[in-house]
Amino acid sequence: MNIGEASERTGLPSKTIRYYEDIGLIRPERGGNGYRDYAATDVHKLRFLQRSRGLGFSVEECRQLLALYEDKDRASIDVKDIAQTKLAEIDRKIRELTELRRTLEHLVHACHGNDRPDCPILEELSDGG
Amino acid sequence: MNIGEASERTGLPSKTIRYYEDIGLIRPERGGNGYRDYAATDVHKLRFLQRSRGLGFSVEECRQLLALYEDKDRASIDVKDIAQTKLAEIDRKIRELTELRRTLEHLVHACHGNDRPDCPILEELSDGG
DNA sequence: GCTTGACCTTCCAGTCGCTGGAAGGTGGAT
DNA sequence: ATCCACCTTCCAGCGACTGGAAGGTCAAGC
Repeated sequence: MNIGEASERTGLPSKTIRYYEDIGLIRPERGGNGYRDYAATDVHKLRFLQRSRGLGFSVEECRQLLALYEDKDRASIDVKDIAQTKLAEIDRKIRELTELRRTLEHLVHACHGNDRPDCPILEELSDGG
Repeated sequence: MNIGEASERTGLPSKTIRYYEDIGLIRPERGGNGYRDYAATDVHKLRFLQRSRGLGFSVEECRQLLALYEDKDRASIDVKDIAQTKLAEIDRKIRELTELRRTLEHLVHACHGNDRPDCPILEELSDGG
């Protein structure tokens, strides 16, 4: 499929998709006309990138994550190590988001209009994580 | 406290802290010597920024989130709307991270070495979210 | 009092990860 | 043949830092 369809299917702008190719994250085929031709696996990778970037992983970290299923024979211990590290990071992010959520909810429901600027939520907010 | 201590306490490089002042996210006092002087609330805000940036919120989004507890009389409906929107975003991020986690775990434990490149996890990965 | 060294200041340039726009080629419909 | 939406490359700019130069401040030690 052309880049436009890949863009629609992944939610990534065409510009970004070309950029990801520039920096070697994906390698779509080329048609006789020079157009990029995206396979289903490319779309999978792009969706993966779209998500993990949006969750605060750097491009280099995403490259490592992608390597986890690019590593065809999956022999390397490194790969497992990376995955383990990433799992821990993900768990931390989930915890942080959960706290952030709790804080926001507090701000909206409980802390309405009077107990600032020394609101206890500020403490809670900065102590957690 | 000086910027160095603020940096230590928040985990943000001094450079970044100065940058956040440049773009108006915080306004520390200045001592007679011209040094920035950070109060406890500044540190709270910086920690908040450190976390929310790491979780994939843009600086502008962080500015909105900060506004939630800067809004002294907390009267505005806008503020609640923003909070509601951010809560939904946070929930989405948590869901995505949870899926990402599941995928990675699968990759490590179940999918070891043989069923690629058409591994079912790729499907799972790109369908979710 | 003077020096040393760690800290602070501003300013300017560079990097990363896109993003917009120009200039031009391709492809299907009319 | 013309239209228009799509594709191509290339280059410039922006958001969010990050590094480095050039210089001021301050507490400690001689």
